[in-house]
Amino acid sequence: MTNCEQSLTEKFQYLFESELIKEICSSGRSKIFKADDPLIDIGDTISHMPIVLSGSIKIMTEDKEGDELLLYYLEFGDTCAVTLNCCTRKSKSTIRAIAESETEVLFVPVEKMEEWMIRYTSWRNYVLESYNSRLNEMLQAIDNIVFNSMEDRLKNYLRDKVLVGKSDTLNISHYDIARDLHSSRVVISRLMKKLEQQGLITQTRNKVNVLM
Amino acid sequence: MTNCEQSLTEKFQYLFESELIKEICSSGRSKIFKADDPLIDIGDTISHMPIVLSGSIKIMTEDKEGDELLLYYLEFGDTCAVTLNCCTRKSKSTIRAIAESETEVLFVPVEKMEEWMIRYTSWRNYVLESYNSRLNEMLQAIDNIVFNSMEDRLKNYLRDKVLVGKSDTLNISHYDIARDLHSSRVVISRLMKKLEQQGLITQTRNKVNVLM
DNA sequence: ATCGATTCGTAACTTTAGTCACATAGCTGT
DNA sequence: ACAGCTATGTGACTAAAGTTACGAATCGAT
Repeated sequence: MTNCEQSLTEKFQYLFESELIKEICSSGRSKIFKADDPLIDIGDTISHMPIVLSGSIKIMTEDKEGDELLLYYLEFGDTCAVTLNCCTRKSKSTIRAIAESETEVLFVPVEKMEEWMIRYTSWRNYVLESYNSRLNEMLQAIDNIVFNSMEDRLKNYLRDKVLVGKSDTLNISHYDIARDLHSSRVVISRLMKKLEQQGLITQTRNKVNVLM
Repeated sequence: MTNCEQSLTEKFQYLFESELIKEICSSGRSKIFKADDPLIDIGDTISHMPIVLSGSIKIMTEDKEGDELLLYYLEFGDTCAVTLNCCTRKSKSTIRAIAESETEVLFVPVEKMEEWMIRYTSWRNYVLESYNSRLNEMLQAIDNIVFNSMEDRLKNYLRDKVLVGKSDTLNISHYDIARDLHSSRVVISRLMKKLEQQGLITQTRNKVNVLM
């Protein structure tokens, strides 16, 4: 059993037929990205569908002025629905994908993806389920932005990052946070001080310890 | 040829096989909603997939306090992706759907939808394409909220509403607008006055004429 | 025509977030 | 140790949006 098959089996054994797992591995090419490596940029055309084998990826949007916003993370077993349809329609990416940590990604050619849609119910469900997850994550992102204050958004951001990074200690600067939340460094510094005083975090230069 | 078949043929003749169109019509039940009639509420479970035959539907999200936000509209030929997956997963709706104008909707049972996914490539593409449209609309909504001022959001809102309603005259109050944009009536009144002074709109009680 | 309800206009104020400016602190390489 | 860079802290200010309050306009029903 190859490495790829082991990874996929671990995640999908109750979901995919072993035959499908074999097919995915044999037709996909795996690639490793270091933290902060770009996977996909806005405007890119994509011919392969990515499946995350390890690590995590952050998905961002951007406006004309280059201002950014973090949308959501992809983790083990996830695939990017936006990308996914860019494949089938040969349209351009409307989002940017960046490795959050060291990340292994399996790239599957579009043709295969469509072939499996017909042959494997499990694959079809996986694709639909992925779309749905992404839609719900987008919806959560909207709710979070519209209904919450920057302070609450910051708290949610820190908590999310702890979950994705699997560590209470984040190696990150106030400036980085500001960019992900589309805010300014000063605002974040102010709020971070407040969280610190409330005992929800401790922080030193480039390091945040999340206690909530 | 039935009414339903005529509607669907008009929209999908180059997309769906006539056989598929017949199937859709024979297994779907059509229903007419008046303006402001609710189709789906948050928490509802759904067993049928809706396809808009005429009119338009607005899709909204809501937080725990009951504050709302307009996400996007569904028009002729569209289907609701969020709803769509609620069907297959038997999960609960995370959004609310309300008829924007008098609207005819065709409801197709989930089983059929899944059956067609296997048998018709055109149907599969339609479903994937729908997901993609909705994802992009969500993304646009996020960008609009995060990167634009309330004044710009208001302008975009009015323009969208003109497009969907196919009329430059909107029968709507400032309070209604405020709820769709998750703002307050006073803020909207202020901005509407400003747009009026800029010659972008004219307005009287419950009526807005969009000139931009 | 009058009453009541809804809608809209506006002033005054508060709150939140963003900006500017500058000081301080910590890290890195020499 | 020192210079230079990056990161953080903070005060003062501005801008945008939300809130409160109240008056005026409009409409519909009786």
